[in-house]
Amino acid sequence: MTDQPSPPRGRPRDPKSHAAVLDAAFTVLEREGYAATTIERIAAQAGVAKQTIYRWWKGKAPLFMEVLARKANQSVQLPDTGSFQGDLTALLTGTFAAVSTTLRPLMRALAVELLQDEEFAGAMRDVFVQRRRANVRALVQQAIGRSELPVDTDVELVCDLVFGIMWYRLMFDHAPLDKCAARQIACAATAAAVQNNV
Amino acid sequence: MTDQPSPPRGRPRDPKSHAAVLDAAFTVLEREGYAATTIERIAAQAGVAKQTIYRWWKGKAPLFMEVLARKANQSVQLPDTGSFQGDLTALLTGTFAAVSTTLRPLMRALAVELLQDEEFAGAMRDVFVQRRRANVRALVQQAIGRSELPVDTDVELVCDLVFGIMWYRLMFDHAPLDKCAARQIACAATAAAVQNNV
Amino acid sequence: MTDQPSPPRGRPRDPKSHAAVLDAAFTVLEREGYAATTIERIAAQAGVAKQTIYRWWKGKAPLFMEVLARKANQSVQLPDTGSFQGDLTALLTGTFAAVSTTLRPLMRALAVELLQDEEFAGAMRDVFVQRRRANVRALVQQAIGRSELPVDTDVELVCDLVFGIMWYRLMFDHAPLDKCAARQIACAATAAAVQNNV
Amino acid sequence: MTDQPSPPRGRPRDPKSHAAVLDAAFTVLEREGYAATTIERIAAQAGVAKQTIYRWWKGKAPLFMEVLARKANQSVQLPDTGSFQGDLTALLTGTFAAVSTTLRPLMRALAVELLQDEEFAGAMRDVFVQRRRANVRALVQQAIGRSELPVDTDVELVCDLVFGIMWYRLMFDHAPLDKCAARQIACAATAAAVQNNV
DNA sequence: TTCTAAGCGAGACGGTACGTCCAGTCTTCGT
DNA sequence: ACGAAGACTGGACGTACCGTCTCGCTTAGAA
Repeated sequence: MTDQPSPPRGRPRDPKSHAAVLDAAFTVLEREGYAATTIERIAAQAGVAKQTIYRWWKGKAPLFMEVLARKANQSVQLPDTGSFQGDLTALLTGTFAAVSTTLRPLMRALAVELLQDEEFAGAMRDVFVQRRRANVRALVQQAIGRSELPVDTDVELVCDLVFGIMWYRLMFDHAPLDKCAARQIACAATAAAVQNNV
Repeated sequence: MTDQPSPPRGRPRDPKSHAAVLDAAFTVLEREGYAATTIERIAAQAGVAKQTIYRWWKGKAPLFMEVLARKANQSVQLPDTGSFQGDLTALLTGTFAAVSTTLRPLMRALAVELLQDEEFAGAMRDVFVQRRRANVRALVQQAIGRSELPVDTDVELVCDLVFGIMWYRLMFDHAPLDKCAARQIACAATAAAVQNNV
Repeated sequence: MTDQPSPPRGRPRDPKSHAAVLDAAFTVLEREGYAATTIERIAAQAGVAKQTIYRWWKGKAPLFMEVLARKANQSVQLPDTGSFQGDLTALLTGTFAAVSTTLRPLMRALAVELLQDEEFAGAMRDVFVQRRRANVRALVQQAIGRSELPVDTDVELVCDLVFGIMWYRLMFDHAPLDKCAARQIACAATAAAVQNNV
Repeated sequence: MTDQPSPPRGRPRDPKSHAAVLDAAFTVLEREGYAATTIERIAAQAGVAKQTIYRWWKGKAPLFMEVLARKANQSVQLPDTGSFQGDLTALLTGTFAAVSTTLRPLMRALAVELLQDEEFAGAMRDVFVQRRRANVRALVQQAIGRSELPVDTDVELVCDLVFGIMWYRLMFDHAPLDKCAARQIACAATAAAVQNNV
């Protein structure tokens, strides 16, 4: 029994408007900051009616979630340098490069939303956070396979360690997220993973 | 020559209003969530005119900063268990207890603000963040004194590791900040600190 | 080439809101007096958002100007009793009847505004004042046509005399604007018009 | 037995403040218009506390009433040119000179108040309006004494005619209040007074 | 072709909160 | 007791967005 999602009747969604809204959202966010990023401004910037935004997104949060998806969809191919620390350094270098430039305003914006809306926090967690954590988990499994890390390594703690620092620096801006940071954090994570006699 | 800050003229600030606003801010935040916490509602709850709030605070951000100061001013006395890991576990246990209960809504609220306002982010960093980091720094110094940790331990990284995870869990709520978490994080931090051959 | 005032786009103005605001303005004015007649109260009384008032009127002054236009739009048909004094008495009797009852609060309200705003005073002068003066001017021309008044009668002075007294009594309330007043003023105006050897 | 109005105790009223307020009121009124003439601005301009104004006056209305009293207190000495029309022309010339220059903003300001407050309207009527009308009444009596006008001349109507036009022109500014106007109005008033066969 | 359904730009609508201003009152210190 | 300073409650201001609701006009597949 196929689940027919009803035959598409009426005028189909205009892909130009769709794209224009996503672009406008990002543009306004970058130019004016999130506090000034209202639906009205996005609509104006996109040359689109407000209703067209509300028709397709419930609010700013899901809209920016899609913007982030657009910008961050390039599937990361996992590195394999031979050592866990090397792999992690490579992964984080790439991640941090994106996160500290293009994605930075987006992630901060989404953080604002998820801090105020439990439901949206759940959605974000299930989509973006898990995706990134999965990469690290994979590296850990790889290292366990190589017997580089103990089988009972606390994977979640390693993930928390890595992404905790990342978000912390994204929020407070007190230290950079550059290549050097990637190396240091990978080192710390490795040490923590190895010595995981909880 | 003492710096006389001008003799106090006019009617002095009413301490009752002052306290009522701080209490009301916290009450409304807890009861209705930060999204619904408007200046108007706080004023109504406090039985105070809006102007009285605007006279003393520039907006919600500085107001809640003072609320947090009130709630978090109890000076933590540093533990001395004999080992760095023990000390850190003790410190974090106390910190997490506060942060995951009373302070939780406050810290999330302030995060919302600092993510949208660079200037306020700076203020928060200089006051609260530094205060908490100072505690950890002190423990690290203690441990270095005991030759438990190398003299060139990367103190800042240790701090980032600890508070990164704390904020990360505060934001996404994907794991608790309980006694067990304190122990695990202390363990990871110790491992990272010892093995700090950057 | 007709002057196309642009095709109407977007949702058209809601005539119900329009009427509700005008009615509410009048109601509140009558019930609470002009000092208490705020835009907010009018909006509340009309069951309308404040913005809907500000969208269509610049402030209380133009709003009440339209209210007055509504109430006073019945075109007066000029009397023709055979004598100037009779005509004027008839005209003033009708005018005073309206002005001392329904229109009274409106005219006082508009006076408040025009006394504080030169620009609005100009608008009022060009619309309402001129309309009323035109009636008297027409009567004077009629009388000149009948050789009842000299050709060089100072029409403007006659208008000033008549409406001067009307406004003066509207302001200070020291004497009525009834049928008797109409007769007396018509008599005085006639005497002044005849004897106009400046 | 002297009527001691209670022995003056405490610090007596500061005449400098008193004068400063009156001056400031007039200054602000002239410089910024009545709409912008708030008690706060007057107090600031006078270098006086708001309370000092509220202690001595109930509001703007009575305050400006006193300002007007200051400016208009020069007792007019009634002219006696031999004819009613001449006398009236002389009186009005002087009155109009003051009313169309210095007193203009004050009278418009007071008109705003009395239009919104019946009680204050009464006060104004009993003081200023009556004072001015008394002058005209005296001229009429003089003329009756000279048998220039009938004994049953409608004095009140003559007053209304004269001051009606004056206020009307003050409000709408459609015609000047100059010497010429005085002459014309005196002429019209005389004609109306003579022909007063009501 | 005509009909029907939905998308779309435009913009009015009822609301809510903003941050400011002023009204009047109250409280403190100094004269 | 008066006066200057200025904090206080209260309430209206005019503006900005929210999210919803008509409008007239496409733009498609179905009849």
